[in-house]
Amino acid sequence: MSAMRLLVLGAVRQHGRAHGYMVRNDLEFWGAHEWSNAKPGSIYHALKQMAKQGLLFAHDVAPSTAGGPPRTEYELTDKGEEVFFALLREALSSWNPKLDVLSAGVGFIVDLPREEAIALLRQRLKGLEDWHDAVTGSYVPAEGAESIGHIAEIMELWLSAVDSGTAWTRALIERLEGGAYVMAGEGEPFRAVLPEGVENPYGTVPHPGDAAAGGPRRGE
Amino acid sequence: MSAMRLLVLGAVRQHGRAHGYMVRNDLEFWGAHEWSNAKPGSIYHALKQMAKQGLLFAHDVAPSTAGGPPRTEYELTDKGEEVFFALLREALSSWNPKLDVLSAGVGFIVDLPREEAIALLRQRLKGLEDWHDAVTGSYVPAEGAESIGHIAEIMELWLSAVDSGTAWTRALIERLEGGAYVMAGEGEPFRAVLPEGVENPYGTVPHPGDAAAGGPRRGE
DNA sequence: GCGCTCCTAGTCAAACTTGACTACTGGAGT
DNA sequence: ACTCCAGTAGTCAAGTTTGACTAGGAGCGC
Repeated sequence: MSAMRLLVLGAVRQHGRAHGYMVRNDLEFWGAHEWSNAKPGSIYHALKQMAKQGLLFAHDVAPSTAGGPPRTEYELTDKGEEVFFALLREALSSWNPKLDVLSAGVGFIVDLPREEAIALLRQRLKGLEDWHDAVTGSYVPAEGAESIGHIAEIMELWLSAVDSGTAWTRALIERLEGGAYVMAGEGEPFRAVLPEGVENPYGTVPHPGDAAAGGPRRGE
Repeated sequence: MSAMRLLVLGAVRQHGRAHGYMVRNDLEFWGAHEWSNAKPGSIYHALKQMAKQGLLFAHDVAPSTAGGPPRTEYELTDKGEEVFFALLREALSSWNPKLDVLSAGVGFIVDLPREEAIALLRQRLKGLEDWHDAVTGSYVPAEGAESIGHIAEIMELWLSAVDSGTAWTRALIERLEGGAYVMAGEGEPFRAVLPEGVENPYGTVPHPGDAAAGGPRRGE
């Protein structure tokens, strides 16, 4: 699963009805363009594709009020709602260390009831621990560690990533158990959307090394 | 950058001359099909694409000795060699937390002289630390942490991933400084390829949760 | 009142990725 | 002798991602 569908479905869902540019702005507000492949082309493609598949209903709308080409507004269908929750549950419970998917899941975690969110994270925890044990218990080949040489460093890397994921997951479970955040069914939901007229704090966060040699090449 | 080009160039380079199926087997031996998108389609596509771009030279070869369709053998050109090292250096020095790219870089780290490998990892370390400082120093918006609510958990997630990456990088630098592994120019290089007739230990590692609900869906 | 730049909103071709499929061989079983 | 299976080697269509491009309106300096 790529994170795109979850991100786009969730963003449209927050507004009830939204056009592509709005989705794009929301995702940028969350910093999603930093940690996922949420670029214009991908967003518009996902919208069209999901409309074709019946997850979104497309309203053809008159030319925008603020310049630019006419825009299309989208709304989740029942099927879209279903798929959104299926993707969300998988993003949170899977022990797959793909951070973009997990991040997207966290972004919408408050759309689930508290108990369910905690249960999904526990499932994730279990998967991470099992994976860790399986790898530490079997990754040294019969011929001895020398037979894989520096390839063992790759295993170390993934083990450390999994351990860090485990710690983070435990901490989040604790915070949720401690009553943090307003979850589904607990009153006025928190909507992480950019209020009108306020500047996006994440659009302007400095990114050290961005243009430097050896810096990250996001989107490559 | 996706990891594919680096992986494929490196795999072909290890053999001097290799056909697609051999590359595919090598990558599977390293477990690359687990932590990257090294699937048959992608591998053959990368080979053809890089041949078209002059990074690889394609020898059209007679039907294989062991059944199956005729195969094409590839060999790095000078330009391919150049690109390989450029990709390798970037994979190791970039602080971009994409683990597949980094893993690929580690897989070929012994193709660099020891001093250079250490220098690249130090560069990576610097990037990770700068990013960490920039984010902790500026991610709380002016309106207070409540204004972003649970979105802050995403930042926590990335910070913890970066911290874990920092620790792993430090440890690897230390091991290299301590003389671990045979690096370029230090004698008989270690070639991580599957010897004839030996069974692949990684092809058969058990993957807990693979088919279970909430398990990872590799390749999605 | 003209050119300039920024913002809005989106399109497009080229490249990449995915999963399923083809086709051929050698050997095991019967 | 015949069928079935595993291994070899690769192709292909459909879907996704990328980065560059289009195009209209608003505000602003001069």
